[in-house]
Amino acid sequence: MRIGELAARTGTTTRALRFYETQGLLDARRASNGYREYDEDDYRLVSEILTLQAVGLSLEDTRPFVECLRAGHETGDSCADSIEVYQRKLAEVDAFLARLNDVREGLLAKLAGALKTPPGPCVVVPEKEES
Amino acid sequence: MRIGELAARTGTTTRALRFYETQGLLDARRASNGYREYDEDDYRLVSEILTLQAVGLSLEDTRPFVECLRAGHETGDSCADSIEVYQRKLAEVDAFLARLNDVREGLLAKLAGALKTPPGPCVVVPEKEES
DNA sequence: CTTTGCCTTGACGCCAAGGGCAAGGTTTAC
DNA sequence: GTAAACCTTGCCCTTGGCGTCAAGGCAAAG
Repeated sequence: MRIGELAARTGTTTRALRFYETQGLLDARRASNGYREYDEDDYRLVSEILTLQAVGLSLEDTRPFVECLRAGHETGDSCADSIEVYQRKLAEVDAFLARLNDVREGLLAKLAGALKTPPGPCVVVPEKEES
Repeated sequence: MRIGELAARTGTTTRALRFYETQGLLDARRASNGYREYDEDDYRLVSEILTLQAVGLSLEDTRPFVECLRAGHETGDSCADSIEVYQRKLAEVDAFLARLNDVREGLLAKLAGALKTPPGPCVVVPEKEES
């Protein structure tokens, strides 16, 4: 199939597919007229990339999965490198969650503190006469 | 004090301070030689900006706080606009937390699935001889 | 007098993940 | 035969928050 169909089937854009190619994640045979030609393996590969992105991985993080698929494995996460990415990303997410919870606490505290001393609304910038 | 000292005292860079100025968050008197001159109010203002950023606010989000300080309030969050920002940001953070938890679930599920069928490490790309 | 070291403005670079457009070649359908 | 719909490459644009020069002006110390 050609790039437009692949894009439609995977639910992405031709632009994204060409971008993946420049990143070395995807690679296409060329027809005699120069058009890219894809097969079902490519379809699975792109699907994997999109699924992983939806789960929160960066494009770069999907690389091990792609290589795993290229190596002939059924799924992209049948390889040690991919598992490592899962674990690393999970750790990152956990760290981010912790940090975000701190932020939340901080915001709550600041909000509470601010609400204790509300001298009323702040009628600011009256001298903003930009006539 | 001049820009270098303010940067040092607040723990940021001169570049950041000038950037804040272009964003209209900070504004400096000029000495006769053109050097920016800051006072303790500016120090507090920059400190507020940095604290808020550390709590997860974008620069743009700090604007109401800055204007609140400029209006003569003791703290940047004594104004209604600032409170609103707190609340909006809190909602954003909560939404982000929810989304991140989903991501975490997705990752855990994928990791679990992948660990159930581990055919061993993936010995790929042996032709990578970069001698 | 010269060397540092601070200061000025301006302009481009960076990161991710593509979007958008131009200018042209191809193929398909009417 | 020609217009619509597809494909190609290439280049600049986006968002945030600055970093990194570049080229030059001032200031205090030796």
